Amino acid sequence: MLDSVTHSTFLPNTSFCDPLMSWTDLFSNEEYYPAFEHQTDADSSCLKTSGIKSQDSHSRTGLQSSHLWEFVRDLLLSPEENCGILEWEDREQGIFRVVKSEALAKMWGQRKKNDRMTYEKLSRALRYYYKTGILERVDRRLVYKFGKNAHGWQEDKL
DNA sequence: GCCACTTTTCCTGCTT
DNA sequence: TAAGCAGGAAAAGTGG
Repeated sequence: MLDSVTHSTFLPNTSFCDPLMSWTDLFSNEEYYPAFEHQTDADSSCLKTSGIKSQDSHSRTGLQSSHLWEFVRDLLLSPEENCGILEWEDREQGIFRVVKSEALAKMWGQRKKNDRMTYEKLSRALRYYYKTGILERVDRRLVYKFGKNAHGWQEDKL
């Protein structure tokens, strides 16, 4: 697995030179993301903003191949954009909580252009990370912890 | 085309 | 009862 953090993440000034439709266009297109109509105004604007900013922080590879845990990590590192969908429980230990599970799933579904994404499926994908050490199990509902193989979430290692 | 890897989908059973 | 979690199984998508 390539280290997408090293190569492409946290480069806020990175230009997005791609012939594909921009995220700004993408998220302002109601036909493209009809799921937004079910969001509250606050959540909807948050999701749109997060989508744009999230893309800004990734290279083009992020659009198609960014990993779920990196998406979650980036959301956690941008609290002003996740609108309370995720929040840190213990920043130093990498423990975080999913506050708005449906909104998180919807956001991930938008990233992957999959409007059938649910938190049930998203959480299944997150559980696979236990095997690889990217996430560690926390015996509390909606609470996860970054594992030894996760990187880029620690403040002093950004 | 094959392979490895990641993610999605569906499922059952259990816990909160 | 609903929501969430655990994990098996199979399949799809992607990149090398």
